[in-house]
Amino acid sequence: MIKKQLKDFEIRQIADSGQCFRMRPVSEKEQTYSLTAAGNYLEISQKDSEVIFSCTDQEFERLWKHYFDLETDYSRIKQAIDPEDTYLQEAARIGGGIRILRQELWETIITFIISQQNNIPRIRKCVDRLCEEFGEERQNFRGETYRVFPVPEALAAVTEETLRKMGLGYRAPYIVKTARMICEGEVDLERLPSFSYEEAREELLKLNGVGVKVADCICLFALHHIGAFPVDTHIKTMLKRYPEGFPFERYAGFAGVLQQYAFYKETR
DNA sequence: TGACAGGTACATG
DNA sequence: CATGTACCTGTC
Repeated sequence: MIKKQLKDFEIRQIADSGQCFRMRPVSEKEQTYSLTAAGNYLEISQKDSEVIFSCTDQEFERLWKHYFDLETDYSRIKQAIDPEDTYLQEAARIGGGIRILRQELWETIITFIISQQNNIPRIRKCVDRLCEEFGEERQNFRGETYRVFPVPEALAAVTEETLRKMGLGYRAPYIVKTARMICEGEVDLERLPSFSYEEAREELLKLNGVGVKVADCICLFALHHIGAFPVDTHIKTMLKRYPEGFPFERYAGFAGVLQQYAFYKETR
């Protein structure tokens, strides 16, 4: 257990931000959230700016600090927002505790393939089923079992019919094909982190079931290209508020963070 | 009842 | 290149 004082950080907002689908309240109290990332289980609870992580200092430094992007100063990003832009100001006020996570690439690819034309509760259910069915079982610090996200080989070995029966719908063949492409090395995930945003996006578009929107989500939520700006139905309605056009030039290089604030506001 | 949910693949002009 | 359409499923 370690305790940190953090600003521009609200675990509830992060859990509800729609960038991750396996972060959930541990109990009804909703003050403590659990998640797994890179095979590790974490519980995190927050009261005001005091945040408690259920891990050693070593694990925090090695993994979670980076995962939650705690070395980035989000107040600087907020300060860059046009003071006249009441919409973005409001969005940043409401969702200002969101961090852009550095999620595992493979898991992000699959969860955002599942996310298309889908709602968050069902996305969560689908992801949970995949983990339950094909993910390796482990034990957390309490001795309770949890499951990690299935490895590519596990999903490459599954049939489309199996996934359809599990409620994945028409995304079932996308998942199987994408898993196989990755296992066969058609797209090399090891190399992607060293790519530029444009290169990574182009490479991800080769995957079956990955279009421009999902590719941008993967770039933003796994590869941390915070200039990526995924445009979905909610963001389209948000963009309509800017008849002159959204000022992308002003926010070049970090527009993805603002996209998250706006998404959070629009889905509230 | 039908629209909608963090879209994509595929066919066509 | 741009537009149109089918597609699983649960929820309101």
